[in-house]
Amino acid sequence: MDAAPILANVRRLIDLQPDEEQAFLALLQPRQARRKALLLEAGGTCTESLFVVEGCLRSFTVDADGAEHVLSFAPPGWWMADLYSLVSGRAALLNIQALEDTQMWVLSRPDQETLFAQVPKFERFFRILVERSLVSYQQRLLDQTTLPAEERYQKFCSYYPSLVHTLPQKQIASFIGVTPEFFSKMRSALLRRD
Amino acid sequence: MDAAPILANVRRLIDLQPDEEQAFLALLQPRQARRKALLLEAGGTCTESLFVVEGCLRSFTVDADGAEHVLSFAPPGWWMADLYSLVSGRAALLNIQALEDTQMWVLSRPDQETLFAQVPKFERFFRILVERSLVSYQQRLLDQTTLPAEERYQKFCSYYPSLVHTLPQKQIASFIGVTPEFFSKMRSALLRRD
DNA sequence: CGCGACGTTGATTTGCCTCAACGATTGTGG
DNA sequence: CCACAATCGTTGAGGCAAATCAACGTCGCG
Repeated sequence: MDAAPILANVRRLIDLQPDEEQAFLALLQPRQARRKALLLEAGGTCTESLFVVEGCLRSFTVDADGAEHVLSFAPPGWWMADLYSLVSGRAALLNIQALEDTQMWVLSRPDQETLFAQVPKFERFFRILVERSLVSYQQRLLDQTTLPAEERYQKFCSYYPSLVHTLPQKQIASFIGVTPEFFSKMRSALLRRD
Repeated sequence: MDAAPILANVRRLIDLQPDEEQAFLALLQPRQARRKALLLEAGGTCTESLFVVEGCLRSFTVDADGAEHVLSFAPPGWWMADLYSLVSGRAALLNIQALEDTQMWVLSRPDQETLFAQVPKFERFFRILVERSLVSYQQRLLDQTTLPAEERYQKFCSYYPSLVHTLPQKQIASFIGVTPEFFSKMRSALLRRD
């Protein structure tokens, strides 16, 4: 499988010497999942981080009524894991599922620790990665109480332009925090207005 | 000012040798702020991280209508910054304000970089700190769309037991994402029920 | 073909907001 | 030390954004 996307992803934040690059690649495992395959089930343990090369993943919870709530999407170039379970070793709160046939690189937690020991720069890489992710979740939390659904949808469109037309509307509705019915009405009202 | 709380905070995640401890402490500046003092204003630049020793801080945004929305509180033992501005150098989205007379340790961004160079372990420390923070924001985002206000309030009570009775209800209402009026009604309905 | 997932539309309900009025407490300047 | 303003919490009436429930059309697929 193609290692270029994940190397490009890492190089955006840290410089890599050829030997460091080799050490990194040696710890990665390729994986593919078919559409709808469940890669992590809530209640299980998350032991690895996934980097999407092609396809798309989603993470979501299932509430007491059995309803699903999407937390995040991972199109190509994005990382995904249940961070809570990954760092604590406790039962995962999230499910992770492939929305399309998906190709990934997998970095297991033990291999990640090995990587930190061999190439300490990666501590920095993941710190910055998590920092950026934190900033975006803070903003989403504020948006959730500050903005009406329509503006959250527009933000989604500008943030994930590639997903707007490829994902089922149901998934997008759940991501921005509304029901599929309301999402449909909101969208047709939007189209009618321009 | 007392360095014990911040050393204890760091030691929960990494081991420190005496010389590393000294290098760390040498980079910290003490600061105090009076109740209501603004430590960071949206639009300005956040250039430092704050560690609260005594008192309490809050971060919040002001929306187009002039309404405030609390993102987070920092009671003793917590860190606070506008991470977006801190890491990007761009205009801050958040305001940071003292809710009481507050004593803090301040670590400026340049000093933090110095610290990373002198004691690389601190990359690890802040990575773990940010990881934990990220996990809690992910959960809050899900809670915001999954749980009714009443359950979000109960979660708040168990998460910040020390703040429940010391903070103005207005601030707590804003944190969980409801108006003060609704919060008041919700709370009296809760009390009436047990 | 027939079934299941998806999207649409309408009628009704509800959780929470807005606006307004009113005590109680705090704090501040004269 | 008092008077007054400001802030805070409470309560009520009415309104709105979004949820719920239900019915229906469409598509892709076994």
